[in-house]
Amino acid sequence: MDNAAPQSPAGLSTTATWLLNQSASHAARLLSEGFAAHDLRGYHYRLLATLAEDGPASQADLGRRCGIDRSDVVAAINDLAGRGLVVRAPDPADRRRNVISATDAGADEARRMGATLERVQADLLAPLSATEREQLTRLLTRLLRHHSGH
Amino acid sequence: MDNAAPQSPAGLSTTATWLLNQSASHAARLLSEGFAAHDLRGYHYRLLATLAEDGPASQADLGRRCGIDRSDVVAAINDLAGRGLVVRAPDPADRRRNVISATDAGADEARRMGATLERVQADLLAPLSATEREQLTRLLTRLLRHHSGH
DNA sequence: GGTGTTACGTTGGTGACTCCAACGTTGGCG
DNA sequence: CGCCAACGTTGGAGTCACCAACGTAACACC
Repeated sequence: MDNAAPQSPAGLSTTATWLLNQSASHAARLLSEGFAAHDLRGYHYRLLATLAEDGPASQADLGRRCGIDRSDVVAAINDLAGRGLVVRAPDPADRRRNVISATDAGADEARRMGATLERVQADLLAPLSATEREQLTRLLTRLLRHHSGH
Repeated sequence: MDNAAPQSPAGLSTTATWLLNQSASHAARLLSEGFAAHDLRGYHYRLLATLAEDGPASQADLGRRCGIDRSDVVAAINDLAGRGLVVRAPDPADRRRNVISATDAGADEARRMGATLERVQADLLAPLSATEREQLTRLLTRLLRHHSGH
């Protein structure tokens, strides 16, 4: 018959780490599905959005701002550049660096993906009231702030 | 100099999906480091804890309860069985099934890993008060409950 | 009582995300 | 000049999650 509730790992279901993991996993799945329509992934959006909002930056800087490893930035920027969403140019002031800039098409795509993100977000947070959403973001922000200032 | 704050993806830093992802990522990293001392991973703990708390079960049942794919359960149970933490026996009542049971050593390991989990959890939730922790788990539980009964 | 459907365990593979080690190049500093 | 740090790049690893397919076994239905 294969009944039984799908999710309920005994005593785990009350632990914050489990809940965080499951929630994030669910969010990531929704987001991944949403981004798939753009034929891009999470890394691409983070980079594109950062470029569109904060302007051109070096790859190392992008990695730092997006929380992506330098080596992973290379591949993602390769993808984006291959689609003309981004331009890679050597920095005349520092020949070690590449200056990455979003093209107009890149900025457009960033906007479209941003809209997708908001749709997913609304779906994800549907069961929570506005106050609760604010509560959640506040708690998580505190959590992260504490652990990044280690 | 390579200065600049490590984490702050522009407008992303206020989105729930980003915060969830980062928090969970951080939690997973802490947990992974903690479990590494046992030379086991998250899958192993989920299975072992479920077995220790709920008693023997078939692999498919375990997968369902732990949110792990059947095919991934196979490998994890192989690992656990190889260490004598778990026993795999054919179910006489249904020859399709294997009945998985935790050995005494397995139950011990589950307890030890549980202790590790609690340590990590305390570390993770350090910046939050007891009330806030309860708030967080409540919000996340609501979130998950809503999306699993979809 | 045969037939089709379903569940089971297993194998093998894919993809996203995160991280690490190493190399050659370039810039900055003492 | 010599040393060290940062840069981009390559290559690899590991965890988690998911999917497709197979053969076997149980079950439901006619």
